[in-house]
Amino acid sequence: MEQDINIVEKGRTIKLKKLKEKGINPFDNNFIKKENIKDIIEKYSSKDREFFENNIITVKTAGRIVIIRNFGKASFFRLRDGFEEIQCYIQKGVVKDSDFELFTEFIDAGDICWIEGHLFRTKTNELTIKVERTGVLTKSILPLPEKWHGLKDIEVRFRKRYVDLIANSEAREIFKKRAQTINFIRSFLNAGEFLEVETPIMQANPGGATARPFKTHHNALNLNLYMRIAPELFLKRLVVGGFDRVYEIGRNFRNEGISVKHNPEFTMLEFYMAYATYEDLMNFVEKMLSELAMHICGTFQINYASDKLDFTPPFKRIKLKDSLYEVARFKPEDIDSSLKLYDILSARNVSNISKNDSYGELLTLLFDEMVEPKLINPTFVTDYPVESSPLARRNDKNPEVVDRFELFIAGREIGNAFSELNDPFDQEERFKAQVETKIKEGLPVEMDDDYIEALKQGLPPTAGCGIGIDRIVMLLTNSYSIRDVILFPLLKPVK
RNA sequence: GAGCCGCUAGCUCAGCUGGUAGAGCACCUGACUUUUAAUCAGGUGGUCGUGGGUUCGACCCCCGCGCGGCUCACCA
Repeated sequence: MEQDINIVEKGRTIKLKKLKEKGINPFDNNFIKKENIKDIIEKYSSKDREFFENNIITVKTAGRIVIIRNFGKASFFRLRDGFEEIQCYIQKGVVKDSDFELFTEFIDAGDICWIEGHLFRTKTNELTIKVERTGVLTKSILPLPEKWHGLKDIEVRFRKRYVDLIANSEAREIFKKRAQTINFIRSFLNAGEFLEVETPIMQANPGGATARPFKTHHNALNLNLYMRIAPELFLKRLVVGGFDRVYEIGRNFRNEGISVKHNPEFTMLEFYMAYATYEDLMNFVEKMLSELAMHICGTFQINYASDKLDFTPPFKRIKLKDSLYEVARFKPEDIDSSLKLYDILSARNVSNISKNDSYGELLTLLFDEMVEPKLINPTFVTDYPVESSPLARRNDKNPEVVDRFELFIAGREIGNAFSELNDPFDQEERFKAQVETKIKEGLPVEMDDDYIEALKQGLPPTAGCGIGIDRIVMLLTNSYSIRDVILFPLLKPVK
């Protein structure tokens, strides 16, 4: 067993033992009243050398030692707490001999220590703590990754995210921005008088989207349940109940393929606004996302891969069919029949098409194929064919299309919104059709009779929107893969 | 699910047409009291993802398996 562990681990285990023998607890759990490094830097980063020569500023703090530069009778090291680091300097003669010995003989890079000392500026003018007292709080047994290259191995970064976060500041920044993004959105919605709610994740009848669900089971009730694929149907029940503006930021689960853009569990924002239309939501989303970009990145111009994304409002708005003319350069007469669409799609080897597909379905497929990848700047696409939108309200003037938009950025779908269908009889018809196709595909579905009943109770005119939080964070952090913005993406267990 | 690529020291990576495994960092020993990837000298550390095969000989060639990445498919 001992042969398996590396030499660093061996050495540190010995130090651990010796510390215990000396009566020093290497996992000291006593309360340490510490100042945060962030606060120290905020308070004193503007003070110059003379200030510290004339004022003795004593600070006590703690954190992980991330690097040590040893000079025999003195050492520099960097202490990190959260997102901030400060340089420290320990010198023989300044600290007690026992503290100096503790530091040089027993403390390693990676250990968590407390220090007390006073601030000064080095000859390169760096704000530094001259240590007067120190102690170990947590002995780290495993070595840190390489100090210059960090941890690169993608698999290890995902499996041992804690090491990734210690080693890679970019990773820390991504998840900080993720938290700030969610915070901003929450504040934005709260300021708009939205009520944050939580709806069931385990559902007996998963609805609101068309993906395959994960199965689970409740033992005591002997009840098969599914992990939700969307919160939509519950949120609208709440609008029926009088919560005119509700939102939920939460996890959805879809039992589908994994890709650079798909993780089996992912975070969605869904919000519903009564007495509003999808057009109102376009304005609302435009304001939210442009302000979000400014808040997180300090600019409307976001670099993403080789693209520049311009979040300056207003965002481009285009009807689905017009985008085929304008973006994909089709002439109206080229795409005016199902047959022509079918021929174009099959010539491009688009699979899963059938001659029985409706004009609207084929139009949407052609859009996915020819237009979506080209929508780089934020673009709202409207006037979706009714076939592709079972929960959306038909347009009053043109019943072929629904009152819906999708938002595309960087060639991918970021948001989906529509004026909600609130006619219970129309909804029932569409559910029936949906159930039939799902059963054909072998998917677990039942009519959601209670949802129909809710609509019979009366859903006010309402518009709702879903936005993929992970995908937004990808854009704002220039992350290529969704796994870079999910702390613990799903991986197969190692055997 | 298919194709391609990767897996070598704790970390980052070399390793040629097959000849028996290397560097830098980390670690250990020594020197060094203002460094910034500190520096200098010496040293420890490997079941080369895994199981088979070919061969006098395999990190290298062949087959299976595992995990990961990318592309496609599935899927919003």
